[in-house]
Amino acid sequence: MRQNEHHTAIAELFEKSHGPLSADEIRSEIGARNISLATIYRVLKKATEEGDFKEVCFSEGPKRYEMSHHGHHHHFICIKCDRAFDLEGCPGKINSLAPKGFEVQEHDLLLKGLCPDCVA
Amino acid sequence: MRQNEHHTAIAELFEKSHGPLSADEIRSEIGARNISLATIYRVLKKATEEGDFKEVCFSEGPKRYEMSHHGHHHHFICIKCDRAFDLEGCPGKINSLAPKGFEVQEHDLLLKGLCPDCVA
DNA sequence: GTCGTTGCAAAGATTTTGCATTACC
DNA sequence: GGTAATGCAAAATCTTTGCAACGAC
Repeated sequence: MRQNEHHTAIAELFEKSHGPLSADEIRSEIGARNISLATIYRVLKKATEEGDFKEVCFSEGPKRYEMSHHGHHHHFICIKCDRAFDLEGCPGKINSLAPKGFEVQEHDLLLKGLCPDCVA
Repeated sequence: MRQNEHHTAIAELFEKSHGPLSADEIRSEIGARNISLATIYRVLKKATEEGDFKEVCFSEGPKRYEMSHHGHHHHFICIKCDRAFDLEGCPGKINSLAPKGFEVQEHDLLLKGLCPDCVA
């Protein structure tokens, strides 16, 4: 499979996903025998540099990736099952929290708690 | 030095700091010859479990730690010098971003950009 | 045949852990 | 002396990279 096809396959995973995925989750979904982690990281890195994918990092565990064209949004991570979910919306005025002298370029917001499956 | 004293020394570093510090930054401040990284991690882990310190993670680089009793606040990370800074305040209503079914327990907010030193 | 792509294995970076040694009381 | 703490080095986890082999065109 060529890089383009990996890129496409991963993008399709993202479209179906409730939230960002880690390299290992991607490997599981694609099928461990069909692709190596090294290749996944290479595709992710390239696509991230090109602006197609976006890196998301949470306190625990590995980095996750998602499509970058999904508009501004934030994430929820379940402290029990460790899955990440997309959230919609964003309270404005966040960037104004920085004192004078700081030049804010972007912000990340992460909610933590229990997802519906784990609350039950 | 006993664990209590390491704990105290690290707490004093945090008090003087503009923001959370990584294990390596702590080691540099304390003096590399006076403590090993393993010990720092052990002290940090213990204090975090006991609720005295708090772990903060950013997309890039290692985890940082800070005092947990400093009240609710968020962070700014400089994309150039990679230092982390404390911010005051918090736009309310953040937890309401989660859809029904999610049980939010906490949230993190991170601003990224250039710190005053790097803007100049 | 050439050039990009891949897998494997090794290397890196960060954090944790096993174990023998040292320090405290 | 006994218990707790330490340093070192090895292991663990996640990610990147070197290199030789492979595939596409």
